[in-house]
Amino acid sequence: MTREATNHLRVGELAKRTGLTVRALHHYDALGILSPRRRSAAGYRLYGEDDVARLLQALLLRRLGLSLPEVRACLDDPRRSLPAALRAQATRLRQQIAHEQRLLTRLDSLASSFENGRGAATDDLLQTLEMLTMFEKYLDDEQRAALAARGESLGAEHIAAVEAEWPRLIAAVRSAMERGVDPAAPELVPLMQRWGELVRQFTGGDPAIASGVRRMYANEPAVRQRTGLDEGIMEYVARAMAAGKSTG
Amino acid sequence: MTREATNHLRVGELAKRTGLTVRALHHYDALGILSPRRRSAAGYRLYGEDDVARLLQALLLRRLGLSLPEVRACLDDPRRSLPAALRAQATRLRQQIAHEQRLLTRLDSLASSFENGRGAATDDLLQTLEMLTMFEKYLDDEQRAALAARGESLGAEHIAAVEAEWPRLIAAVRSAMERGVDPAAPELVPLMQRWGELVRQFTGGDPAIASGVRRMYANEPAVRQRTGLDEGIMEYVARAMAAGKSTG
DNA sequence: CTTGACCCTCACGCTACGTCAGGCTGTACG
DNA sequence: CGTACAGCCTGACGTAGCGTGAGGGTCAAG
Repeated sequence: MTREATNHLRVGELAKRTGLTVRALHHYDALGILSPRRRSAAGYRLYGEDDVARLLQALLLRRLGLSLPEVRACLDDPRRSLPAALRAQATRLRQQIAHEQRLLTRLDSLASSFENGRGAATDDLLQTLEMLTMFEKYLDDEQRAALAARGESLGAEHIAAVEAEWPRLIAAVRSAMERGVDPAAPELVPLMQRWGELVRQFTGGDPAIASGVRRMYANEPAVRQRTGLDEGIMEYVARAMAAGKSTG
Repeated sequence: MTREATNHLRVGELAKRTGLTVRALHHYDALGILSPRRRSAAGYRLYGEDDVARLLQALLLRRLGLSLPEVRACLDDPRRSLPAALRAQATRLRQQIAHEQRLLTRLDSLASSFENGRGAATDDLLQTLEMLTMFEKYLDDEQRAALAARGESLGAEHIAAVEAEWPRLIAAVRSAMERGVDPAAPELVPLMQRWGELVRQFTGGDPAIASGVRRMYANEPAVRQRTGLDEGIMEYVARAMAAGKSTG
């Protein structure tokens, strides 16, 4: 018959009853959250009833999302720390939820754009993702929805064909520019017609979308680099278009 | 004039342009997320244009909340990892938001109960918090709201008086029980009347609340211990009540 | 006296870097 | 040519909340 067994619990026992691990209790001890009142002669932790009560309160606070130092402060001086800690936790949670909410909407919108054909058409998924993120920056929800709808109505293979045509078209224009061809030269007319057609097909004739895309090209060197559209070509095309219009 | 400067960036430069720290870039290098193609003779990291492009993609993925190993997997093999990673991240976010949402409602409801007088009345804020959490478990929102409303209508000092009276009442009953007084004895009648009155005052006469509280006392030893109401007393009171009713 | 279950105290591992420490490198200035 | 200073390198420890051993006592039962 041991003399000190009566109503004291050893760590394993307490762990089982609270669903914690022995290690966690050790940790709480180290942090001063719950240091058992007594130790056995051999150094075993012996938890009394008040220790158990304190632990239950600690678990309650932890379930509310407080950090262990906060839990400790609340246990040691509830009147001073508890209300502040709860308020702080509430505002933290509100901010984090708001942030994660925004993230989630982004993810969902990206995922749906991804599945709606535009993603499947492009070879490099990451480039597609980058483009989608750019679109998020320069176009609003409605405009992106319109783009997605047009993409779906055109069909995946049509999009693939257009995406394959762009580099050839750009290369042809670049070649003309580098050969010193006058932007107003008649040989550029069919190229510019096709160019305008592709742009109209992409934007659906929406001037807001067209302007957003132009701003994107103006502000994002990465996009220009990826498509091979540098400022020289942009200006050359602009002049050729103007010439075509004024003579057309 | 150094020969290798042209379009390669050193870490500090790249850090400035991306808003990252040098340490972060070192870290990405160590994790294989971005190891610069080249090193200078002295071992300096030299980042080329494709390195920069990869870094931008990595930052995009990280802003979406992916872990660095996930980012690496997506960069290394987008077709296989990217869709899965995005889906996983979306579900993770959804779960976490749901969890935090629940936590926040709990915190808010606790805070409001706290301010509505019941908290200010009790000395030990943590015990109050524990009781409130218990109530969450055994009473629904509506019932707790009813409790809070009654608390407000009664006023803080009335509540304080009642909370001071309970231990005395319990002590008196316990004393009678320990003296072996018959539960049906007339000396218990005024005690039981007062007991019933306090209970009615607390529950507002709502039988659902009364039953919830009874279940709480039945299932939560911690609550019984705190109030000094063990099962013996509960049964003694029940019998005294029954005797009082049948003879009254 | 041994076995097995329990306990003890280090101490390293995890995320995504921050923050030194100690030591080269590159360049500008005197 | 020496030196000062900015910039780079590679470790290595710290963060929150424990998990997961390692190595070694303790206790009741056989």
